Amino acid sequence: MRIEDLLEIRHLHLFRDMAQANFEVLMISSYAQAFPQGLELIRQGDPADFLHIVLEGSVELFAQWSGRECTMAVVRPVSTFILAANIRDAPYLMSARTLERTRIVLVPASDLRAMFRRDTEFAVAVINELASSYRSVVRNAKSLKLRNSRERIASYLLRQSQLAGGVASYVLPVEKRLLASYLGMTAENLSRTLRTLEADGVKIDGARVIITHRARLVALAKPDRLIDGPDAVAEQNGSGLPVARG
Amino acid sequence: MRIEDLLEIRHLHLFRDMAQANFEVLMISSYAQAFPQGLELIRQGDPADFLHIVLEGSVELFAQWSGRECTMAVVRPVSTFILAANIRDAPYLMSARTLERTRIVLVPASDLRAMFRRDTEFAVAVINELASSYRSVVRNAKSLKLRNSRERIASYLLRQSQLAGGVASYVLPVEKRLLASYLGMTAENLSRTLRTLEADGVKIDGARVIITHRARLVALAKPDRLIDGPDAVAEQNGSGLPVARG
DNA sequence: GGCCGTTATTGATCTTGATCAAGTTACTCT
DNA sequence: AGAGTAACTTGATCAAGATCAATAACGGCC
Repeated sequence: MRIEDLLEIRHLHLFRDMAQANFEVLMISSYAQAFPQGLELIRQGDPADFLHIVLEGSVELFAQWSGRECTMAVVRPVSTFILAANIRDAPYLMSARTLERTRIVLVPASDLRAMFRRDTEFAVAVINELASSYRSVVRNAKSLKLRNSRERIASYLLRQSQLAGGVASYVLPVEKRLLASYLGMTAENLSRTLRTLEADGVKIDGARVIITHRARLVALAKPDRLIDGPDAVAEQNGSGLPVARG
Repeated sequence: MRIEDLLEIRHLHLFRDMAQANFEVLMISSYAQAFPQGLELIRQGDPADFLHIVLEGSVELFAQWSGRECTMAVVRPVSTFILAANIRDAPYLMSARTLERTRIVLVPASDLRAMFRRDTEFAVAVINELASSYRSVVRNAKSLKLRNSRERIASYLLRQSQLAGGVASYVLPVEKRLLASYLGMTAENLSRTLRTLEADGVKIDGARVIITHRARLVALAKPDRLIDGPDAVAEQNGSGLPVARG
C-alpha cells in the first residue's frame, strides 16, 4: 500500500487515536485494490470478512428483497463502511457496488475484532463510529416515517445547500435515479415533484439546484436538527449521500 | 437499589463481562425509580444524561416532527435504551413514554463514558450492543423501503409467531394503534389490511392471531433473514417491538 | 353492573405516489 | 461525429394508502 494512502487512513476518526504500532499491525494484513465501475463488491448475505475503506471513487450501498432494490447510502473517500457486520461477524445486510472506478482498502475483520480488545483508544473510536452510524440510520428512519416525499426532497435539497456552505446554487452529487431510490420514491415521482417545487423556492436545471426563495423552501422542509443534523460524523461514514459542491 | 435488580442488570449482555468492582462503581451512582403509566420519560432533543434500563413495565420510543408522531420501538424488561445518545453526549433523537407502570434504572452517562475507557470487557460489550442496534435499524429501514404495508404486516405476524416458538396462534403484544405506527401506516389501514389477509392464511380475532395456512402467509411475506432476523440481540434492545406470547 | 373514555372497525372519499408508455436529452464508446 | 445506451422528463392511468366520519367494541373504574 502507498504511504499516502496509509496517511489518509490514519487520519480517519476510526484510526486516528490508536497506537502507531497497532495501526501498523492492522495495515500489514490489509491491501488496497482498484475496482472498475459497476462492480458488485459485496453481496448482501455474504459473510463480513473485510472492513472496506474507500480511498478514491464512490460506492453505493443498496438492499434487495423480492426482486426490488433500494439505495441505502453512497460512500465517498475517505471513509469506511459495514463496520457493524464485521464486528458482529455476521452476514452483510446491504450489498455494495462501485459507481465509478474506485480504490478500496480491505482490512481483515478478524484483525479488527482482535485489535479493539488490545487497544483502548481504538475501542473508543469504534464505539463512537458505531454510535454515530446508529444515529444516522435513526434519523433516516424518522425522515421516511414522518415526512412525505415532497418534504423529504425539500429537506434534502436544503441540507445539501447547508453542507456546501449555505450556497444558493449547487450541483447534485448523485444521479437523480439514485437520489430517488435513496429518498424512497420512484425516479418519475422525484422528477415531477422537483418541477412543482419551483413554486416553493427552488429551481432545478439539469443537475443544478438553485434556491430562489430559501424562506419558502424552509417553510416546506421544516428542517430539524434531530433529523437533518448537523451531525459531524454522519456525512463521513456510509449513512448518507455525499456532500454537494457549489 | 434492590439486590435482585442488580443481579438482573448484571445479566444483561452490556454488563455481563465487566469486572465486578467496575460494575459496582457504575451502580453506586445509579438509582431505580418507578413511573406511572403515560409519563414522558424523555423528550427528543434533550441532552442525554442517563442510560435507561427497564426493569419492569414497558416503554415506547417515538419520534415527532411537525405535529406528527410515529412509534419507533417498544422496550421491555430487562433491557437498555438510548445508549448511542449517551455515548455521543448528544441530544436524544427519540422521545420515550411509559406504556404502563414502569420501573427504570438510570445510569449517569458521564460514568458510562468514563467506564468503557477503563474496562475493556465493558468496551467490547458496548461495541457489540451498538453494532447490533445499528443492524436492527438497518433491517427496519429495509423493511420500510422494500415492502408495502401488506407485506410488512404479513412478515411482522410471521416473525412474532417464530419468536413465540413457531406457534400458530398468539396474542399481539401491543395495541394495534401502536403496531400500525411502528409499521408505518395508519390504524385504519392496518385494520382493513388485517381483514383482507384472511385470504392469505391468517385470521385475526381481537388481539389474537391465528395462522391458518402458514405456507400461504410465507408466500406473501417472503421472510428474509437479512430483514426479519434471526438476530439474537435485536429483540432485547430497543430496536423492535416486544415478543408475542402464544 | 353500568358508565365513560379509549381503541378498533367499517365505509366513503380523496390524495399521494406507483406504474405504464412515449418521448427527449445526455452521455459513452468506438 | 454518430450510433447506441442510459437517464430524465412528461403524460395518462391506476392502486395504495390517508383522511374523514360514524359506529362498534373493549377496558378500566367506581
